[in-house]
Amino acid sequence: MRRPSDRTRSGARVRVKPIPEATVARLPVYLRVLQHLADQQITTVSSERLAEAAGVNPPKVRKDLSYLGSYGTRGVGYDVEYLVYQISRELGLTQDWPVALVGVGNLGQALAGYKGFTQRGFRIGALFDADRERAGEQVGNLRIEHIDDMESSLKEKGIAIALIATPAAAAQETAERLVAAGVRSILNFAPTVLTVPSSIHVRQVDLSVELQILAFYEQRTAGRPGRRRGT
Amino acid sequence: MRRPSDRTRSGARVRVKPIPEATVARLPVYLRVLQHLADQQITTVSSERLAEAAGVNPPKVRKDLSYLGSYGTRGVGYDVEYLVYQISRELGLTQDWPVALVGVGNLGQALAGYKGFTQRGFRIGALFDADRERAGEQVGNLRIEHIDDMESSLKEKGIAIALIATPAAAAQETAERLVAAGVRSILNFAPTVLTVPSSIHVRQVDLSVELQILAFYEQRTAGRPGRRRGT
DNA sequence: AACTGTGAACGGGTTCACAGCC
DNA sequence: GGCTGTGAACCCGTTCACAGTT
Repeated sequence: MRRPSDRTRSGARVRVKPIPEATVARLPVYLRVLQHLADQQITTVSSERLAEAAGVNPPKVRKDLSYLGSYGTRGVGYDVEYLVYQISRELGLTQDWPVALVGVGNLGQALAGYKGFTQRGFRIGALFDADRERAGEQVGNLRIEHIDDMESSLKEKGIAIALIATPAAAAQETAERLVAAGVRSILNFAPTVLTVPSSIHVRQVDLSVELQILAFYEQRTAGRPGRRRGT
Repeated sequence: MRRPSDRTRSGARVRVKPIPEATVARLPVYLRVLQHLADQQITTVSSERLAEAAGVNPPKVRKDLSYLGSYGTRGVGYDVEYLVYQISRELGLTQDWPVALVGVGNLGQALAGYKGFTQRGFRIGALFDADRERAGEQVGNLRIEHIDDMESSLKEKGIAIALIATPAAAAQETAERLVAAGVRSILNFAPTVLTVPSSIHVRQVDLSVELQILAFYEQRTAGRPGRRRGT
């Protein structure tokens, strides 16, 4: 069985073909589907069924999974539990990734309480806000800290991933402070492009942009919309 | 000046080259940057400066904008205000798009109060929840309605875009009801793949998936992470 | 017979280089 | 000289067809 990963003489695992970004972005979806199947005591799944549940086509599933290794059985399909383990390992979910949240406003508070994070193994490990009044306030089982204490607090807690839920105007400075505090991955909810060193991973979630994209396609379908603006 | 759009004899605008999806997804970002420039009384911008602010490279900006028409001036750049208008029109933002929100829980409530939507011209026009107890409850200046009233309410209000912020288990049924109520575009925050007719536009915002993608790249950098899980 | 794994063909999107215009 | 507009080259990702395996 040939594998797209192998070991060097020193024993370190070295990936021969890197996993394409597009594939990485789909692995979490496959994982969720597989866990759901496992909950229903389903032990084996074909690329066809997995594709259907993940909203993609079967060849794509096979290609994606082939980047991880030859984990399927021809004529049979994939072992659900084994795949769950392999994908989890690949995504680095076999270890704990505490995340920090900066900006405990409207959206930040919702994110702090979002069940989906804990369900998927992401624990909020620190909350920060720029408002001194709010420092010390309890949210869930965490106390809000002032952003001036961010650097020492994050280093102490060994936090490498952070969410930015500040107003847009504060996001860039927040990002810089996070990077100074050793954070290497940022999920940005503020509607601004962040400029960070190239070694830092940033992903952007822009709620208004999503709606604007939908509006574009909606407009094309030329159905009757709401009233004209300003009337 | 050749244009990628033209008029038929009947006067309807017909696009010769369709705008690539990838470009559509960037137009809202350009628009935001341009509006920001306009606020600072900047009247002209080069592709280089626009690219920098939007986090892309100059040729991409020029290619993207060229799909809309030849709106720049060689040797000078783009007129900020004119571009704002053209992009807004292209995205369909010169009209009002009231949106519905289904699922007024933790996340839903935050979305209902999200300032960014109103700032970008999206007004929440209806709130629905499956919990009968909550029907009638006031959130902001809207009253929560029960989902059983969705169809008549949405049709009456002429709402075509909806946000799903229900638990994952309820999302598919919610989507089906929305489609039955005439909704054509859905922004789904529930962590499930929705199956809808191909004429319906769905965009997915999956918060946990974003974190999992970051975890993947974080793991590669081989820094020391938090403690192992379960210890 | 059923289903995976994958090289090869294909297509959309990005980048490049330069022609075109102010 | 400066900057846009765009065909052409390039690259990544998707799809396809089928060889390989149980």
